[in-house]
Amino acid sequence: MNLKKQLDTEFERTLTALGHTDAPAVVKQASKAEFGHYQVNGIMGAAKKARTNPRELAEKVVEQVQQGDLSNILTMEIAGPGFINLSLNQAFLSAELETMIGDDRLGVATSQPEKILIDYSSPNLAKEMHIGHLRSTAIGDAAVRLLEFLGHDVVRANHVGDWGAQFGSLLAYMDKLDAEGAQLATELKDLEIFYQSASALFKSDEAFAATAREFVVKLQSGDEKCLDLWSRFIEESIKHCQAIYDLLDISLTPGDVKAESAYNNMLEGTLSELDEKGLITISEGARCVFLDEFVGKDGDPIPAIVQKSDGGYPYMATDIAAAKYRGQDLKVNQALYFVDGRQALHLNQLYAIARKAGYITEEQNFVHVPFGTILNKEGRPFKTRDGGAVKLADVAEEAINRALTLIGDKNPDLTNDEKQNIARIVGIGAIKYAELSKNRTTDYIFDWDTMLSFEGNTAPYLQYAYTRIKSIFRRADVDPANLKQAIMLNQTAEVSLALKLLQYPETLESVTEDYQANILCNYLFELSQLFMSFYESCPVLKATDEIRDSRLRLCDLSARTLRHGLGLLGIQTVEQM
RNA sequence: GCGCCCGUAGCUCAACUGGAUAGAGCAUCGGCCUUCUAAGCCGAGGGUUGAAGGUUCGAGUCCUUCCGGGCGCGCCA
Repeated sequence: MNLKKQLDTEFERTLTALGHTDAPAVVKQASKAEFGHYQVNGIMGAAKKARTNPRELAEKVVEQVQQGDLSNILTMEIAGPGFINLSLNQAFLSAELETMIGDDRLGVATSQPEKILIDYSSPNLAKEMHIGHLRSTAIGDAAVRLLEFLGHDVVRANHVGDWGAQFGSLLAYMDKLDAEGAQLATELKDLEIFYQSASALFKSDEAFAATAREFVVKLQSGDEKCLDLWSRFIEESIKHCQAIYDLLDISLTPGDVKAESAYNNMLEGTLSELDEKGLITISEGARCVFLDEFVGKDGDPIPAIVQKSDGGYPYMATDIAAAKYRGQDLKVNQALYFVDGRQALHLNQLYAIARKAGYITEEQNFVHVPFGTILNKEGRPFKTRDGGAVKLADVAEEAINRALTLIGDKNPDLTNDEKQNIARIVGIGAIKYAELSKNRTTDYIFDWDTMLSFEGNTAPYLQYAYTRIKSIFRRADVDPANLKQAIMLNQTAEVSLALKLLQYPETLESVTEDYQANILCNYLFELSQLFMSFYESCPVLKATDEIRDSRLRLCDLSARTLRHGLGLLGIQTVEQM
């Protein structure tokens, strides 16, 4: 049950009935506790349109609503220039909680199912995954989990970079090591070092550089030995990525990888089709697509190069082929690209070309979901070349170690296995939450200590709230399913907690509008804060039977909601910490 | 030069897309562990929302100009 939507619908209907068509009711959660639970903001706008007095209109609306179904669950109060403040009464809240408790989906309805492809993570296999990959990976995975929960058919698309000039030196280096009798499997253990060694050799050794360039040509022309080396490298690199995904609880599997090279055999055919449709122009020896929407200064058209003058295919060609595959073969309803905001022009060109070519229909929604660039503490861009890269694996390891130390202090009685498991879940939760909770499209600053913090608005805070509840149930030794006591909301802490719990469905709906995971993070943090206040001010086990059971049920629903919400974020909970 | 994104407390970020006195966390200061886990709770200080205009009942949010930052603009991905 989506409370906000229900109220909004009712007030919108009332406005319409009073002759105010096309006037949104704009029901929102109250901005302050003193205003009640919800507020209607749309009266002023409607009055303005109709040139009437807003407070008089508010009175009419209130009068009308009082005659309807909501009158016995709602207290209304007109305030300020024409707000209507709404408070839900406790019997209603308590009944709604009952419904929510009885629902495995916690009151969240399923959506009209669509086939939605999510392009995310998509690391370049020539490098080890670094901190910069966390955004796309964590946010994309949260979107995947949310959309699947809502009932959609989600296609995870890990569009890894496994092709192109950068592999020349890697293959040449592999070949060199192989010739020298080194164990390639061992050498590939640390990909970052491997890449750096190859890159260093490329810069310092002319002969090696020449060989590397030859390897690029050989690779593209399908040289067998070269392809063999290449596939060994790719296989190893994907294994590294998968290990990171598993460690981070990312739901991607090897089966979700569809690499750039998978589109190689589509490239020429796709470009021919573009040519047949008159979209291709040869400019300075390169095949380009010029579109009217993309012009620079003085109306100069900005090209999208789909084939370089040397015959090579840039990633635009691959991306067009992939868009065609996604649009025509997979027939997706939506494709969401969780990609760095700097690629905005590229992706907009891509979508425009794919539409012009008929690869994407009007009904198919291809969207760039952008995010900002990582900056260092000085606000300068994070450079990956000059040793500034922070490996994702290192961040994870550090987080787990810090969590382990802390658990040793706080809870020394746990077994080693328990500590290890908890440390992983808490540590990983902390770094994922750090990304997810500031899901802005702006650039953001990577700070090791902020990311690894376990205090305040962090995943461990939410996980801790969960363990406190679990601890109560261990002591009470009751099965929440057996509790039948109607929920009583006598303390303000109980009412606030109850209302927040009931707002879970509308929170998920607003996350879906723009895939902003931070909205869910904020909700879960506020829920935890309200629970913590409740925990401090409303004793559970010491209360008399009725109140005790009522509070136990509030506790249980809080735990379920926290666990569920964290689950959608890809963050696990633990029983103790 | 053209285009996109952005500027909110000392720091990191919110503000549900035009609503009421701009909120959290960290840091600082003061309280709270013989009572369900103190990774916690309660309280205090901290703001000309980069600047100036404009639109209107009402602007952090919309429009204009300026200042400052990041990024993108023909053969890297």
